[in-house]
Amino acid sequence: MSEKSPVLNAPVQSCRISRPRERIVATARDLFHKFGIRSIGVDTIAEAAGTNKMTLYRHFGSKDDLICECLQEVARDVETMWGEITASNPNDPRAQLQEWVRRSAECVVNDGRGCDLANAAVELTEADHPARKVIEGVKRTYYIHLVDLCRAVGVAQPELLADALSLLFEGARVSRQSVGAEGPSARFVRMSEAVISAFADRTH
Amino acid sequence: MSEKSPVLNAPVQSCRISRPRERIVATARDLFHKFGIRSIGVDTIAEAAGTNKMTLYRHFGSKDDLICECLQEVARDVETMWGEITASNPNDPRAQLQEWVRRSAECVVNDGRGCDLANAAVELTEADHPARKVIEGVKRTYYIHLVDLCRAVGVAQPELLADALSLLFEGARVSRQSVGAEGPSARFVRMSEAVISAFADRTH
DNA sequence: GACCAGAGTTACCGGTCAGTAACATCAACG
DNA sequence: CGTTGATGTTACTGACCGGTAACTCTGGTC
Repeated sequence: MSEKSPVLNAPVQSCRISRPRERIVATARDLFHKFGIRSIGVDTIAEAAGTNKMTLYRHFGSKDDLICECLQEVARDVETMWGEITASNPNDPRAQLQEWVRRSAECVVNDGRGCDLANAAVELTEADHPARKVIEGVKRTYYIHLVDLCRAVGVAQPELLADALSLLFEGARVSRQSVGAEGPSARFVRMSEAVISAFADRTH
Repeated sequence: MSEKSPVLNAPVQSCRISRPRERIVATARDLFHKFGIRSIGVDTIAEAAGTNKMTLYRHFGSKDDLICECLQEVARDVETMWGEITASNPNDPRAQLQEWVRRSAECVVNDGRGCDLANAAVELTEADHPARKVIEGVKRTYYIHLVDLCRAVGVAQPELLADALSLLFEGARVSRQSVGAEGPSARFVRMSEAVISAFADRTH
């Protein structure tokens, strides 16, 4: 079960690999994603992360803290993705938007559960839950990224296109979760491209 | 607190009003909707319904049973809504589709929490949970209704339009829940109409 | 070797939750 | 009046869950 760094104990030791804290967050993200936040107890997380509850509580003041940390890591991943999209086709916003569609579709098909942030918003109904600020913040910056990209493409109504695309994406993820993979979410790419070209036609 | 039928105890008595069972389902639907399924215990439901846990368990074998009953009532409401849409503008599918957009937008604006079925799918992650069949069934018939309506309107690709509209709607509800009322969901009507006219333009 | 911070172990607390048992009440109906 | 069926009441079980206390262990540093 336990990895005791079987080889190479001499020089790499200074850079500690797989610290409990990182394993806890990674495990929590995985379990929260698969089974929901409220279904998973801290004991389960700690055990699955190969550690124990006390260590978990030494790093995170509460389960809510851990939840927020997980969502913030999601936020970082999202930011990384936008960087990769920009870097994928420099100075070609149209291709970048296609790359966004491709990645989003990949996300819809490969992942039966929806967006972690949206799911958290469903599960954490307390109006003052600390996670709500994180969720709102990430979704907001995500939308700004998408608007910027649509504007760079040069459509007449970049905000409206970004609205439509983000709702299509959000809807596809939640639809796949309710109806299954053969439902409307299966045509996400075609719909997105149809909407994009519809908006593009109106400008040129 | 308790209503003891203060007046009119003579003739209406035979038709029992507000039976515990109905109050339980109505209360459960309300509380599940507002606070989520997992946050609400059976005790809370029973008390809020003006009854007690034992009576609840005499009518429903388990909490999961009650959940399914609630979702099935949602299904009945949805079916009623489709009937009303059809009756609202007989023989005018285009107006019926606009009525659908209007009602859906109303739903998005007035209701901070999303669709009960989609939310239930998020919360109940067990693959074999009895509620999942209900959810899938309702969403499927809903989609069929929408496809039929789009076909009646006479667009070239009714399935794709129905896909797009249902995803926009689904996305709007979940987006409003995560980002708030000022996010992309605020432009749901404009987006829907834009998509509808884009699909309609391609046919004529 | 002394020290110390991080991590593991065990046990516990208080609360909540789904579900049940046993008994009391009450209204309708014959 | 007596029966019956639905409901109310109270108390309970067993499991789980978030969080804490106290102690031990270990690996690195000076």
